[in-house]
Amino acid sequence: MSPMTPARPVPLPEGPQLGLRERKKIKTRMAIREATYALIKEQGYDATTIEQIAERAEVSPSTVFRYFPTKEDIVLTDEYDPLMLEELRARPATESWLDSVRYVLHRSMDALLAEDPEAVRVRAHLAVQIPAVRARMIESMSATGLLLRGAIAERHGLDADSLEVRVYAMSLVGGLMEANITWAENDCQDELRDLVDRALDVIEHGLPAKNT
Amino acid sequence: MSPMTPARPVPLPEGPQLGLRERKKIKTRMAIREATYALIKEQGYDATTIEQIAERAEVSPSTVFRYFPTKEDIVLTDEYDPLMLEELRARPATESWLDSVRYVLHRSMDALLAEDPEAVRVRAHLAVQIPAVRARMIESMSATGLLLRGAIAERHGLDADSLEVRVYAMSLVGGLMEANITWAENDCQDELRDLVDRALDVIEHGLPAKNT
DNA sequence: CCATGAAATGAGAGTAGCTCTCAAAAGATA
DNA sequence: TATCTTTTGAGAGCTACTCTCATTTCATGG
Repeated sequence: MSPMTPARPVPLPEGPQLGLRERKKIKTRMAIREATYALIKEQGYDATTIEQIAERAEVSPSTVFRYFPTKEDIVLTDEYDPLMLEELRARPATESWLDSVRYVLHRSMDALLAEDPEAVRVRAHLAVQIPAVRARMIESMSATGLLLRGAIAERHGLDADSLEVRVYAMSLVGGLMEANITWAENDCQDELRDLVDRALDVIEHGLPAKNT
Repeated sequence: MSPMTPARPVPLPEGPQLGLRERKKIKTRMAIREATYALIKEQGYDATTIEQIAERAEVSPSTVFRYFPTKEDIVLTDEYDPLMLEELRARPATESWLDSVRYVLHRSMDALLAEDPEAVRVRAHLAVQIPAVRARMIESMSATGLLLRGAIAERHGLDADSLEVRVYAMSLVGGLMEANITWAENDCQDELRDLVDRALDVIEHGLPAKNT
């Protein structure tokens, strides 16, 4: 889900049966992303302009905008929600809903952190520090909520467009997002896994009994 | 809370003991807002430029930006979260938490809809149609969540910065927001009050048993 | 009522994200 | 190789937003 799974460069999907054109596109996309991450690391987000990104990626500014609608999207675009959704749907119907969510989240977090932990952290920090990035990230929350609705409705035998399902999806996604932000604010020192588990507990059972 | 209480022009807080300067400032603020609403009604959001707004409000573009940091803020700024927070804190501790929330939300919705129903609807529609506005609105959600955390922590005897309280606040605010969006997508035909009630039920008890 | 200080305003220049158009370049197809 | 399609680059243009500085407008004490 978006709040938990920010973008990463696609691991070059199947090689040879793709035409030269498609392969080039993927390369360009990655080049732009990598240039962006590098520049942000050197100078910060705001100081990094599209022109600089284009230059380092060796494409024209126009091309940058063709690949990414906004500057924030270069950092954030997430292509994995649909995959997670499938995994969710594939979980046995006997499993409790939130357990399914927990399982799938664990799997994707592990995968992401194993593959490119640096990028995950950079993204998390940007989401905390740069309002525009955070805004865009939260926006993608809505999209994630929309996807989730299908799976939730299926599991619970409800209508995906009913207010109840909508509210439930959004409240789930909001809670998970906050866990992610907390993690970033703490400099990614805690185990994201644990934070997510605690978040799911709160969503399932409400607040715990008093203790400091 | 932000998702439910978009901005409205302040009802000219106390008159005479304010200096001429302060009174002028309030007037300018209102003039800018009203010009904006009028222009948006005539031409839509995107077609309305800051220059036009400035012209109709009879101020310079610089002044517009002095009063509102972004174009979206002209439409959305909400000064009422703190008030609702106080009301929340003032509810008896014996009342269940979500009942308090329900009560305060009811009161502010009634007040807002009574005072300027048109503006509330325009804002709701913009939040659905214009990505930038929605983004900004969702952003303010985080701020609202932050405020809420204090009240929640107080009531439940927990730490306001604990992950649990943070997650709970965000999940509450996310759910309420979705109710508001649903309302706007339905052209504000349903009773917002009812939607909010149903949303709170979902947040409290989870999804209802099967029915279509 | 006037002089002095402080705050608000307007004018203008500048930056950068983003859009659009059009012609040139590169890949696909036969 | 020739043709058709897709992708790219160049450049102009728009607008939100920032900064600076001179001017105006209000506040205050004598």
